This record gives sequence, C-alpha cells and structure tokens, in this order.
Amino acid sequence: MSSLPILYAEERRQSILELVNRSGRVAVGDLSKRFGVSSVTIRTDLQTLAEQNLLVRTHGGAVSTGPAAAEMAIALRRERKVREKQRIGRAGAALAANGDAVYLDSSSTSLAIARFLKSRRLLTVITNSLMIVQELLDAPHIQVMLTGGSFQRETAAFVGPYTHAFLNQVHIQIGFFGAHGIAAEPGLTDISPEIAAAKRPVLKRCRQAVAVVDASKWGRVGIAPFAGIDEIDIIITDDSAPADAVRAVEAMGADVRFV
Amino acid sequence: MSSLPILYAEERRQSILELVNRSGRVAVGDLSKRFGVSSVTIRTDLQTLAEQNLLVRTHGGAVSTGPAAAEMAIALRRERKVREKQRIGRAGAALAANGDAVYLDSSSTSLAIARFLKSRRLLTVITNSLMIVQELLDAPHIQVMLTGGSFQRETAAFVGPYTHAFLNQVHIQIGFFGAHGIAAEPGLTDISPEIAAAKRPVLKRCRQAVAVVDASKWGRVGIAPFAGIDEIDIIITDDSAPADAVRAVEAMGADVRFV
DNA sequence: CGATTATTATGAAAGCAATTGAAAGAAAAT
DNA sequence: ATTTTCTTTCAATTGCTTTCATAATAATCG
Repeated sequence: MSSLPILYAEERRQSILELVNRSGRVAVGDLSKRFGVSSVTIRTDLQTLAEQNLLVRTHGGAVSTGPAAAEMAIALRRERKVREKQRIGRAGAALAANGDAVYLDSSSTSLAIARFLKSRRLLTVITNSLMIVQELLDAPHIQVMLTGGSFQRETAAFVGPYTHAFLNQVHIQIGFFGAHGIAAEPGLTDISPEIAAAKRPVLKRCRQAVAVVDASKWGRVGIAPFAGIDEIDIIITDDSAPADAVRAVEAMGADVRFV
Repeated sequence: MSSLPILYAEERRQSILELVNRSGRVAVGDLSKRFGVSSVTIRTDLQTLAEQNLLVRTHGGAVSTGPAAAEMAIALRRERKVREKQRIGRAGAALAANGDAVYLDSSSTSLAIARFLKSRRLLTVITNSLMIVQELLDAPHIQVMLTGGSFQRETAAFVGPYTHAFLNQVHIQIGFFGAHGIAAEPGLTDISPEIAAAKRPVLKRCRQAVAVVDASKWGRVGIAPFAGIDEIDIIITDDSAPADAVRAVEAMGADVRFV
C-alpha cells in the first residue's frame, strides 16, 4: 500500500481522476486506503475535482462524468434546488400577462418558468436557450422565437454578436434573468462574459426585468456582471435566502419577493 | 444478473433512467428486485427523477417522458428514401472543404449531410433547422450557428424576418438546399412561403449553391419557388431520377451529379 | 354497480454511513 | 521565522435506506 510513498495533493488528484475514468467509479474508502490519507482528504479532493466538472460526486465516492457526447444533456438535466426553482418558476410565470412577449434567458430557473408557461395561450416566448425551445416544443399555443447566434455547448445557449443584433430589434414586456450570483455590488453576475453579454442588451429592452435567483446565489459574485440592482424591477427568491445579503440589496430599493 | 454488488444512489437512478427510456416504462417491483433495494427506495428514486422531469410517475411505476426528444426521434424515423438520402448526404458532405462556412437548410437531406459532417473539424455550420442543431450537439469540433427567428413547429425550422436579417449578415462558402420539387420551370420549389423565404436570401450569400434532391422530387412543383435552375451550381440526386426531367434541367446548363 | 381484496403509496421513526465545519497539527514555501 | 497550504481529528449534521403502520388506488367478484 505504501508503494506510493508521498504524493503531492495535485498528483494524488490526477491519480484519482485516472482511476475514476478507467473504472467509471471510485469509493472514498478505497482511495483513502490506497493513498494512505484520511477519508476527509479524499473528500476534499473529490470535491475539488467535482467543482472542475472532472467527475460527479456521489455518496461514498464518485463516478466519471461519462462520455463527452452525453455530457451536456446530463449536466444540464441534473438540476439542483429543484423544489425551490419550481416555486420560483410558478411565481415568475404568474407575472406574465396574456399577450406579452416574454424573454427567458438560458438559466435553469428560466427553464422552470417555461414549464409553468406551457399551458398558457397568447404568449410569445423569446429566448436564447436551446433547452427552453425544446421544453416548449409541445406547447402549441405559444409562439417561440429564438435569438440565434453561435451555439455554446456548455450552456446550450446562443451567444455572440448575432444574438446581440437580434435582441436589439425586439420589444419585450417582461424578461426573466437567472444569475450565478447576486449582491448589492456589483449586482447580478454570471460566470461567462458571453452569457453576460447576451443578457445585457435584453435588459434595456424589457419594460419589466425580473431576476430569478434561488437562495444559493445570494452574496456570490461571478466574473461577469450584467446588471446593477437598480436595473432590476423585481427579484424573486426563496425564503431560505440569507437575510443580511437580502437586506443589503433591499436597502438599494429593490423589490425582493419570497416564494 | 445482480452481479453489481452495491450501486451508488446516483448510479441506480441513472440506470433507471436508461431503462425507462429504452423500454418506455418501468415497474417499482421489477426495479426493486433488479437492484436489490426496497420498493420505498425505488419510489423515492422515481420521485426524484420525476421532479427533474426526466420521467413521469404512474401508479406502480413510471413511463418515459421527453415529448420533445421522443417526438422528434419518431418524426425522424418516418423518413423515406433513407438510403438514397444517405448516399446524397455523403456526396454533399464531401463538397465541403475544411475551414468552410457551410449552410444547411431545414430539409431531411440536409440532415443527412450533417451526419456526414459530424466527424469533420474546422467547419462552421450555419442553419435554420433545430434538428440539425440537435444532430450536431455531440460534434464538438464543429461550430454551429443558428439563424434564429420564429419557430415553425411543422418543420422544426426558424423562419421570418429575423431569420432573413441574420442571413443577410453572413458569408457562406457552400450552401445545401433541399426542395419539395425540382423542374426546369420554375426551378426549385417548396411547400411553404415561409420556408422558401428563408432559403432565398441565403442562396445569394453562398459562393456555391448545391441542391440536394432525391429522385421523387423531379418534375414536382410546390407552391413556393425559391430558386431558378440558373442560380444553382450543383444538383445532387440519385440515379433513379427520371431521365426526361433531368435532361430538361441539364439543357439549362445545370451540373447534375448522380450518386 | 357496489363491495371486497390485492396492490401500491405515503408518512414517521430509526439505524447507519457519509459528509461537513471547525479547530488544530504537520508540511511546504517564501 | 512566518505564512500558506495541506491534512487530521472530532463532533454535529445530513442523506440514504429500511421497517412498520396506514392511506389510497386498482382489480376482482358477487
């Protein structure tokens, strides 16, 4: 067992990655014995690797992320905070009036809203998200418009200058925006500049801009800011949002609603 | 059969998902026996998956969902002239050079071309067809651009003025166009004015325009013409095309190639 | 058709393993 | 020597699964 005398953390993680990709799965206990470190250490390793999307964490171990082909479908479907998003989705959908042109961005919360809009009529849904188009395929009474642009595989969204050009031509009654983080400063942020760039022009075109963020987003700040708190009309979140972060945002005059 | 000793919850759910997608339905009792866990555990699994919209819960089990994915898959299976289209697709794909921007319209023959382009690199595929985007999801080396516009459910294509606007902004090396009919006069036709209107502007933007039509299209004339024979550089068809119709088109100077 | 019976579902409680967070110790880097 | 990073221990927490009792649903029979 001590055939590998000492390994740097990085080397060990590399080895773990090889193992999980070779056999498809690893167990914390096995790894702990194999490398001669505590199980807590292995867990932090797995967590680190999971954060980089190099494997998928499970109870007691981890499994490989699978073949790159199905990667997107699985990753996007493995939603978290499902219940919270569902409640936020229902509340958000209720804000759209008949006849409205509704914008849904490429976020899982917007997808939740789409699910509640499916049964509606006389709605136009504008989006840059492939997932939302697919979700609305069997909603025959909803007119669906896609922005077009360059397809970004990681997010299943369309981005880039052509997306921008499309969005500068439409008028929208109400727009829903997910975010990676929300904080008093700098406001709403996301993880990719392209995604943020796709959201920014739409905001200006919406009579009403609604941010939809579950509790985990509060206080977080992503690399790419796309909207200040003052640009958002309504913020919908769930009631487990941290109170101090919410207060800081409300102090700037935001209308925060809990579901 | 149950040689798998212990499965992580995640793995088990993944397996259940595969089973339900493969056979269309699963029963709680079967799953419970197969995985060697209690029926209550299976129920929580099914509930979790149902919350993520990955399947639909029923009494005693679950049935597969994905009206989007499944429906489209069925539509694709209804294709006719599969073998001919495959041959045409291979020949068409061979015309695209590395580095090209390729346009594929929303026709089943273009979809056949997309399948042959998947393994290529350094290609940009521009399309207004949702099915082609989906086909190229797992072709990571191909950049995919979608025109955007209004979604037309019958053809799974994007059409309308926004589509038009997008297409006026791009330059394309080679474009492939399916058609409902081809004849010396009025040339290439389709069944819907919207579809025809989406094809017309692209034609002018392509250095090379290729019509891909199986034998059944010759001599047929649809309601909406979109290109004269003189606007087309190459016509690819299969060798069972009616000779007289082909001759009439060739007499106008067309380059007709058989596969 | 209604009543009975069998099957399936749901909720609560409990056991166990895995996880997380905090605090402190060890190793490496500056 | 000091800071930083990594690792461990320990306690508290969470998550998964089971059992059992009860409710709801489907199927069967009179």
